[in-house]
Amino acid sequence: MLADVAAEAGVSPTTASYILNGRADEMRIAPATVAKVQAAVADLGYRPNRSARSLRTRRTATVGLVSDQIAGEQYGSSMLTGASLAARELDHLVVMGESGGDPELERLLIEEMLERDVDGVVYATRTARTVHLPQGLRGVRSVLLNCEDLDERLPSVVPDDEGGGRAAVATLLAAGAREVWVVGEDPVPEATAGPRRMAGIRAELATHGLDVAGLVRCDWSVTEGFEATSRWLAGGGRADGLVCMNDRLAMGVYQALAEAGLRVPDDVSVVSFDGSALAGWLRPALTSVELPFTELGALAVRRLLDPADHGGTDSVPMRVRAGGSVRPA
Amino acid sequence: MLADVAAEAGVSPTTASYILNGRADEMRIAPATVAKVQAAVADLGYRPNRSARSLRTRRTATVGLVSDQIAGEQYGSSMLTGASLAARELDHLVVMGESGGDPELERLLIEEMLERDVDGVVYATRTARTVHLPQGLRGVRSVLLNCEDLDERLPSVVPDDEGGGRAAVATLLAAGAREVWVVGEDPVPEATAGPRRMAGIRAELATHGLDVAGLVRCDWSVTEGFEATSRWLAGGGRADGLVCMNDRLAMGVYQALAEAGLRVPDDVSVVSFDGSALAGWLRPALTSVELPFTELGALAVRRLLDPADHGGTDSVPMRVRAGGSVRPA
DNA sequence: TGATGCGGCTGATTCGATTCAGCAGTGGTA
DNA sequence: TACCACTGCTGAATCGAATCAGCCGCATCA
Repeated sequence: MLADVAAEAGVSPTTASYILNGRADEMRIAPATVAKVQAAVADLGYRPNRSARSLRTRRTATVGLVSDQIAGEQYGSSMLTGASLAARELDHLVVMGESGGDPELERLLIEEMLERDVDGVVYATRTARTVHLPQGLRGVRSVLLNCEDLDERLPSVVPDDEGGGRAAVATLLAAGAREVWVVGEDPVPEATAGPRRMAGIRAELATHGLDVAGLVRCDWSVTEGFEATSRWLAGGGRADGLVCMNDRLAMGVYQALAEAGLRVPDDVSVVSFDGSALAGWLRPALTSVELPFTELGALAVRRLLDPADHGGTDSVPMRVRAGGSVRPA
Repeated sequence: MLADVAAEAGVSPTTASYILNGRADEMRIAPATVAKVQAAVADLGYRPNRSARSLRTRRTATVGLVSDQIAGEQYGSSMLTGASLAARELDHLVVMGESGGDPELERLLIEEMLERDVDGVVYATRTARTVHLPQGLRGVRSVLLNCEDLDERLPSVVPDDEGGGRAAVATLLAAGAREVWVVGEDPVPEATAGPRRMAGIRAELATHGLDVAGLVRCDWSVTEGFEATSRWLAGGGRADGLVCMNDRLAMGVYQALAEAGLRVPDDVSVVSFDGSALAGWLRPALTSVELPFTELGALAVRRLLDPADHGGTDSVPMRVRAGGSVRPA
């Protein structure tokens, strides 16, 4: 207890409190007194009671993180890692909840977090998309992670998918590809990754006077990638560069290419998005534009706890992680 | 505030408190009074202040979860999912921290959680292993998740790797395999998964009068699996059944078999451990003995919050997730 | 008729910090 | 010598619930 520390140091709890809160100068506490209190703290191994403090200050040194999916494709969890580390650096802890996409559970989780007076809430989605801020978070300090609310001007942190699209194409063009096909589309209307990557892809091709040579439609799964690509190849499809919308899809593409007797990268160069572990497991390793999930998570927490935050969207750059799937020029 | 509710209902805060804590019967509050208070609660949208409650009760309806790694190979995050869901069912939230294996950070995280009066701590590791309970958790209510402390008799929750090993072999034997090789070993002395699976594998083979035909040594990564298996095949290695110690490794094995012109499952049946998403992505889909991470996480939290928990280790069964990598008998 | 018991409720204290308002003592100034 | 300013510290209230120890009125019983 603070009272014990004060007694041990021979001062009042008030004085001890000021010293422990770094207000010694402001309150002109004598250096000797500060030293006495600090000695008492060390001596007694004093740890403040956070509940008591929170009761007065309404702050808990705790941030909430609600997500639709944390596990699954190993993405969400990297955001958590980043959030956890950034929170620690700022002397906070992360209270997390996974809604599984259930709005009712999401509501409950948010309510529970607010009851516990979290200092703010990070609202995250597994896939980049637009959302509407849940009712329960209106008026609550919050940051959107991997998603955006286009109506409000809420602080949000997303990957720079358009820049990623440009980088993917730049990699192919630098390797001499000229016939660039895109594999995958985004069937979810709210999803932002697909359209933005597409815009970047087109923009970069345009700087070389090119356009997308063609689009293989399929959703972002291994099996769909395999089947759609197989059909495309069977129909005489050909390209010297393929941009796959994510790594899983690219795995299916690899399988289809292999069955058709085409070699990566000798016959066709492949780049993809995600930069997941899977990219490194394929043979040859897949060159992939990395989703910076750890940074996204960390940045979201930093912005949440930054009183001077300006609001608006931060787009975090996506870097190319080179594998062996692009033929050297 | 509770006082507002009491005022609105025309009773004392004491009475309101008893009612809200389900002690109306015990305190023989008249049903009419109970109704008045409940109406006031609904009317005012009253939510208790958890900090105030915690200050008195020393309980926070919050559990800590410290892990060495949460992200990464998508395993840890499933434990989190299970923990989060189980916590919600018991009206708790999860405060999580990832130490990255750094003992100092781990110490800090535990300290911060204890300062915040978590009702207990789940101590988790990404890979199944033996550990020593951190100093900071001595005397603290805690449950080990995916690890065990062999010295103490602490409550811990782990997968039944030995049963998993038996199940893996049973699957191969049922398909007629007789020459069963095992790929992978565990280079980490504290790791428990490898030896236990091995014991199960041997035990199941023994019931058929068989033993492991041979062991391909390598650690549990795609590239190592590929290289070690390639060498083994090049040296004339042959088997009708392969047990791979995990799915990543099995992916490397697939690659090596493909390069050697061997077909799964026609030439060789393959089973593996993990039951990860990756298993489903391979062609043919990999038959894999599933690590029940979600259940492990949920069970750990339930035991943590069960005052009647008996201590000791719970081994959660591992089920075979059938793919197409075992040739039908 | 007084003691006893019980149903139904409440006053006052407590948890452990933060913080406002203010109080001694000292030295300087008019 | 009265006034003031400043240094260095403290008393007491406060945050919002939980809970112990009763209190009042009425029915029951010897």
